[in-house]
Amino acid sequence: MSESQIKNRCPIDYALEVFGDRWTLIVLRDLMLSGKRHYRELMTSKEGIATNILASRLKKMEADGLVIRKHKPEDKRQVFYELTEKALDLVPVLLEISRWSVIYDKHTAAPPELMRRYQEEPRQLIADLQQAARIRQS
Amino acid sequence: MSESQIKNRCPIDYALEVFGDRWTLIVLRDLMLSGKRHYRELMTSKEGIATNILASRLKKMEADGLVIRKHKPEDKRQVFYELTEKALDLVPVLLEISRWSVIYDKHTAAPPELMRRYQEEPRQLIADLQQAARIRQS
DNA sequence: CTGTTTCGATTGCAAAATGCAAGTTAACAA
DNA sequence: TTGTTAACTTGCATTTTGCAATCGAAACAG
Repeated sequence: MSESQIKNRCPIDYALEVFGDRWTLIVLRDLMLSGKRHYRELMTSKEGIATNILASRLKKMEADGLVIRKHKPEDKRQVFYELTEKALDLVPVLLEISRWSVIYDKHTAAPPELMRRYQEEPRQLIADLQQAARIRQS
Repeated sequence: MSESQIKNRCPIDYALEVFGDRWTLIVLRDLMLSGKRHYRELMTSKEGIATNILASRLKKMEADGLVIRKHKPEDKRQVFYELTEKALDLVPVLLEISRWSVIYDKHTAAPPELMRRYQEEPRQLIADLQQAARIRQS
């Protein structure tokens, strides 16, 4: 009885709980579009995330099913974060947000070729970016 | 010299500064998709925004060019918030986020007809939602 | 006019989240 | 064994949030 639930949550609200903070989308961007996989790489983003915040976000992202934390077999100190399909399916969200920012902020820019492709063949671009991310981590 | 700037900001970073918090997207959702226009209406959202937070967010949204604050001529106490084109152009972002949430959270639901139309004719749906919002506030 | 209500907030304060610097632990490298 | 690296954790000051109460102006009721 208490296990069954009706679907009554707003989609925007759920998304905000998962990535509606200052840092989660930055980390996802770096993992998905910049090819970063290690903690130390994620630390170097231009925005300057604090180390404790990065750690807490990675934990939450793992709990939310966005990343899987794995050890490198050849060096057990090293950890890498693998993206789930749930995370990879946020590529369209990142691209749509980017399209908007590039239009409305004069100080913002993205790789022109990326934006051109997004306009001309969005589905193919999305698939390519997702596939590139999948290959990187296998 | 100090006035000219190169375009070197990441699009995700700009977007996060504008709506990367717990409440701005909720307010935008209510203004764009639920047809709310008044402070008292925005107070009634299911998520329960605090009155001081709503006030501060509306101020920031005005500063960021998302809304325009106007008085009702026939009742000068009343204020309504008009969406700018910059805000209306976030409709695709809201829809893309909703698509994602509905897929990955079992407790989340959106009007099925909306999601069906988003899949079958996304551009037309976006245009319709934006036009509906424009008409409402004129 | 003169209370009373409505609307859109603001204020004060406790609690939570964030940011910064320093410290910790295990694994590998020499 | 000694030092170094990677991935965090801890302590603490600052900032942001959330909650309840209050406010001022405009409208409304008698």
